[in-house]
Amino acid sequence: MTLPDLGRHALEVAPLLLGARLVSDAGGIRTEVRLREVEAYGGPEDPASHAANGPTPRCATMFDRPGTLYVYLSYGVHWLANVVTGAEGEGQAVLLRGGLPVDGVPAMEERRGRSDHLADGPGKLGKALGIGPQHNGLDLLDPASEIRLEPGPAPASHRVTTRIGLTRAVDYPWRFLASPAAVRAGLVPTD
DNA sequence: ACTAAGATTACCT
DNA sequence: GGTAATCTTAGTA
Repeated sequence: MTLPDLGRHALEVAPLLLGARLVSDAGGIRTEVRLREVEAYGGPEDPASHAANGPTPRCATMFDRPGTLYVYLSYGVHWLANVVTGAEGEGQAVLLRGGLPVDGVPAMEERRGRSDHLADGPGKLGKALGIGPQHNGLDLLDPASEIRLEPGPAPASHRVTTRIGLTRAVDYPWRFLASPAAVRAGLVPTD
């Protein structure tokens, strides 16, 4: 039960991140989800990626080293979290689209202003964990970081679909989704 | 300089 | 099912 090698291509890393734990100490409060929905975004070769036209002020972080947190504002409203993958300079990332709340639920309810649908969407996940622009560029693998990625058991199964909300490269099957039950169950040890 | 579109969500009818 | 909220980017002038 270790994290995948984030230096590999986003498409290869994305499904392996399912079940991993995303931990936040934002505001001095610990909150944690286990990832259950992610999408891979490539570098300049992926027409739907922010990196499609090379580094811009917004997506420059995508070209940083693997394991870096890329945070951006979606639709002028929501802060979305991504894990940079691939070699430094390749501009790939995995969008964290949803998680199963496993710790700090009261804080997540407070931030979300409701007690259901706490982190079942990219904007909701960011808000539940208190992720904002101040976290862009931090190292998700550094135990001292306020936002961290930690190993977790892989889901028993997951589905693969096309990515959500795009108008370009709409046919790429680069979205990976596990049911809450599959995440909870985890991989059955196979001695 | 202006405009349209976008890796979304919540609330309305 | 429709739409407002609201910032960045890319395309057009």
